[in-house]
Amino acid sequence: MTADGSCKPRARDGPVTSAIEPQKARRLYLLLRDQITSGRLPSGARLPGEPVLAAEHGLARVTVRRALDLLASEGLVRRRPGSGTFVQGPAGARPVIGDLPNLLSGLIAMGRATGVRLLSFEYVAAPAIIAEALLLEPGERVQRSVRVRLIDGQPFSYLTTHVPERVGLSYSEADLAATPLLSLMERSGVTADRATQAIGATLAGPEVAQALDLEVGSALIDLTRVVFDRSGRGVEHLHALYRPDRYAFQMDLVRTGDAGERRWTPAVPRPVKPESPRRPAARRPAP
Amino acid sequence: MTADGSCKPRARDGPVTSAIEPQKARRLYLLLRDQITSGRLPSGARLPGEPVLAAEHGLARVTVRRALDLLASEGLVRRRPGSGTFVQGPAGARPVIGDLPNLLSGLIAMGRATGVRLLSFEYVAAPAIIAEALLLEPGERVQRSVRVRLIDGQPFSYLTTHVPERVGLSYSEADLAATPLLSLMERSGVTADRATQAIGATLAGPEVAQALDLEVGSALIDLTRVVFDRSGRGVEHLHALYRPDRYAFQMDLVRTGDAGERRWTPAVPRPVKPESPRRPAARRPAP
DNA sequence: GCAACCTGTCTGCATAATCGGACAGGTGAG
DNA sequence: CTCACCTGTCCGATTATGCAGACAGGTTGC
Repeated sequence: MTADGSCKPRARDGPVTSAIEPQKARRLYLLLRDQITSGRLPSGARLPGEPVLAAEHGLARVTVRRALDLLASEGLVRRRPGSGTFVQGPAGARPVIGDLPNLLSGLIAMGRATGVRLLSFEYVAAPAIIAEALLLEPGERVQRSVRVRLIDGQPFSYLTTHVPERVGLSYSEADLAATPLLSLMERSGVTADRATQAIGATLAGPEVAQALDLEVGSALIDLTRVVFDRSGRGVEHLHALYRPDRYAFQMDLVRTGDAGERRWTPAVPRPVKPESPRRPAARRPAP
Repeated sequence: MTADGSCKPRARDGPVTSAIEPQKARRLYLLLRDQITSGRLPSGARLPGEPVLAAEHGLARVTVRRALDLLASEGLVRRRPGSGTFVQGPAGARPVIGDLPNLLSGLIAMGRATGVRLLSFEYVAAPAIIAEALLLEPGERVQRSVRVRLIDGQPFSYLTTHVPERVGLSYSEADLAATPLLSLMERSGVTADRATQAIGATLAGPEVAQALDLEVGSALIDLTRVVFDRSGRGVEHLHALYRPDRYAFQMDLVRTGDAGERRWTPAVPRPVKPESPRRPAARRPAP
């Protein structure tokens, strides 16, 4: 049928732009999961009944159930028929605390078992962004490596590093799989002197999601760090993605300056001392 | 006809746990958007033709189109019939740079127009997490406010603050809508002395998404800061969510210490000087 | 001008997600 | 015990999403 042409009048001017909403079940699932892993829904809490959740979010109960089912299958929630659904808590999994490139030594000092998986290792022409950040000639060759860092056997960060060829040639693929990059560079005479880093957030794409053992679309901390040597030449470009449930940036700040012009300055990062395993998101400052 | 009962045998034992994949169109959209905003697909680049993308990702061309349509409607991409689809670049929208609670003064110094929308203001019994962080008695009353911060008229952060009643009473709702919280507290004799903050990442829930003018499920920077006064009493609990495309945490690090035990320490944050408007993600360190 | 390649648009069709409602059975408080 | 409330489960109807293929028309390079 589809008569002549006037069928389906549709919005003519507006580009429709239907925005592609994520499925409702998934949406609720991610939302709840996030509230649980972030501690907003504390362990042991009983969350609203399915009919209530359905009403609040404008969903059918079946849909709410799908979200809860997923949470339950991951152990984040426990359902007791007739009683309710209770937060099981990520519990023993408060994020590891890191702040600066000192992180690794800190972790090792704490006696945590860290590991690295080297996913790729190659020399390529520097992509435009990398070249610009490291102050290289466009097209200059760089060593590109992708690693996944593990703690206690679980992946928590996905690292992509670019290093100028001259620096990268001083160590081997095997070295990289075993030793922190900065140590390797130091060992071969390159001295890291200054660095710039920016922290943001992104969503997990397929590769990263698989490597970090999570779902596409999960939230990730996004860190870009550029390291320079004494003479101002770029020696490392790091792009790191962290699972926020296993890693967080933590820093203490102190108010300094005289009455008129006071400002916050970062407290000298204290050597990370082994502390009680589970910790609330915010800690007390050093007394 | 859904015969008798043997139709659709389904997995009987396994709890199915079908994982609820996000729709493919959205998935591709997120992927591409991320590559664009992160600079991996540089502005001006021509991305693969629709048939190619479809093949690579195992999708129908129509599906690929939906993803590209969305990108186009957001101005991230420009489509030229017969020629191809080109990255338009987030271009004029590199994130504002912030690092510490000094941010605001920095922004003002840069002459950017900032604004605040006060979404809610009330006194409530302190939620467990807040009480614990601020070292309050459980159930003590706190002032809870939700604000959205704007820059150049566009929302970039969603702030939820909890302040002990005794502190909060020293200023009014109107004050809060006009003046930074720390200034208010300072003005009434409370001196912020130390703070602890942790940075992570989360997904945007419905309320936040609406307030920040983005889609549910977008990635957000998640900052929790607890401020203490001189005597160690908690005076403010801040939970901030930032749009990563409009805001990023940026810091410079310097290698200090003698040969044996070197570590990274944050460089004193330089007064933010007005710089050329658009900036690559990583900056050169101070010479 | 021609061929190759691209986006724009349409049409049906298959499948998965969601909805609304109904019923069974467990739990907990009065 | 009884009632209110909760989860577990099933159903049919509706809608969104994705698929395959085809055609129109602009762009580019030879």
